[in-house]
Amino acid sequence: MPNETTASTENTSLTNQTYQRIYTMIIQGDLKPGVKLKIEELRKNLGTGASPVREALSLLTSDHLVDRIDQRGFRVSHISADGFTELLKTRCWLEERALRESMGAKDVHWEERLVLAHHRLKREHRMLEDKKTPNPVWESKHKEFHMTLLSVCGSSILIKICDQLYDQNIRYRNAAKTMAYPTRDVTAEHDTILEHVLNHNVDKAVEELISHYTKTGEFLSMHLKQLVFS
Amino acid sequence: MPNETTASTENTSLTNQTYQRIYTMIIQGDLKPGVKLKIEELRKNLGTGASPVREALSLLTSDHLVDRIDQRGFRVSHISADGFTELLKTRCWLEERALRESMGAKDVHWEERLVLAHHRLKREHRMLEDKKTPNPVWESKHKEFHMTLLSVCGSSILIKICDQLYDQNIRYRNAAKTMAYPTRDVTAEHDTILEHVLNHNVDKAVEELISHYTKTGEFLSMHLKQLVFS
DNA sequence: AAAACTTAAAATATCGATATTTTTATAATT
DNA sequence: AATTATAAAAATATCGATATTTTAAGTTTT
Repeated sequence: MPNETTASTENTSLTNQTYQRIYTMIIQGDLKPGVKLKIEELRKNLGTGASPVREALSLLTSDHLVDRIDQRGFRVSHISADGFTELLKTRCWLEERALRESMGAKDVHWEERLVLAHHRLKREHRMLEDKKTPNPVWESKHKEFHMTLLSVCGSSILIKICDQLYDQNIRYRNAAKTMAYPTRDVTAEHDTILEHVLNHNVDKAVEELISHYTKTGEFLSMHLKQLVFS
Repeated sequence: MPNETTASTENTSLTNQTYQRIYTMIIQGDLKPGVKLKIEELRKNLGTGASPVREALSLLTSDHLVDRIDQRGFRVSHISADGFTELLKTRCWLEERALRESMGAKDVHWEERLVLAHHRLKREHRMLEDKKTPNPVWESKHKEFHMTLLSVCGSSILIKICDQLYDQNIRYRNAAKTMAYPTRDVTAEHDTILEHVLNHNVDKAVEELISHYTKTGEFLSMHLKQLVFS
């Protein structure tokens, strides 16, 4: 989570806890897109006062997960097939640049971190034992790997943006309720990306990264278009 | 302002009014970087309760103008020479992409809007009669022109990001207290950019845009490095 | 003298109650 | 039947008071 301050839910302000809980609820799709976020309701469900709830919602605005309409309250921000296309496109643009810059920096320590992140990702299984629910640990290692790719681009601003957009993407994945990319061999794609990066083959690396995203994207897009958006 | 909802300060919630007022105060440098934003103090100065103030500050977090530290309140986010360099670099990366995409769209109506925006900018003087204070109308037309350049890039996400980064840049300009770019002929630079765009000369247009930003940037950087940051 | 407690003051975070505004439902008018 | 007006209900926004946490200052201990 972009605004993360502490690891667990201990010892932080109610506002923070509330922020985290609503954040997860939205990302995981427990709170459906477009749904009205009534203060009174949330307040009761989460067992706090109105102030922490309002403030948490205001903060969630930064992550583009919540829309605030003046004097008309908050709602879970909408998603749409078009919105997804735009998100994907934008991510490709930005991550391409970030990757190019990262690779331009040619940092040995970075390469090692990358190998490590890749190794850790590879060790995890995408799905849990039941073969139905996605493995949250894999999710986090996957993000870690991709963010490491961008980590030495030289702009913390850009990194933060990519982080946010990544999370928005997860939201779409969960919304499509499809256990993302079942057929393709995602692992092989990660291998290839890493290989190109370690070989300092910038164009190839970028090409592979983009194609990695685009493939998943097209697959998701298909599923999304079949859904009714509110 | 990215979060702008209504034109003037009428008829909007106190939270909104408070948001706008603090926004301007930070951008204009009335509230210095790093300064602690004490709720009680602001509350008194702005003549409202604590809730609107807190909520406004939470919202300002999105714009990266305010930092929130859990249980330790809010402060005006820091600026630094390095921060500026990073901001400038990031803006160049993102605006380059946006401009390329915009030009790729080859939209006649867009070209007309561009000509208009350019004309309106040209009509304004950069400084007020006193030749000392920057003309706010020029500022707004300048932003308008630059944002129009990016407006048909096909990603409202990217546009919004550039908008935010633009405003952060203004903050630096005001902080440097220097009547930005005094010697150079900025007007000519705008002319050249427009010309290249209308001629569908993508690379030249991008080159000129980047150089336009970089020149201003280097100038500002010099002034910034002489300032003491808190 | 530096580090570790202790305590008072300051500031943040939160609550519960109230004022405002928007929404919804119903009735009146063209 | 569609628009406009009206009133009640619901929800948002805001306030003032209070609980909690952090900061600062002074005091003791090593």
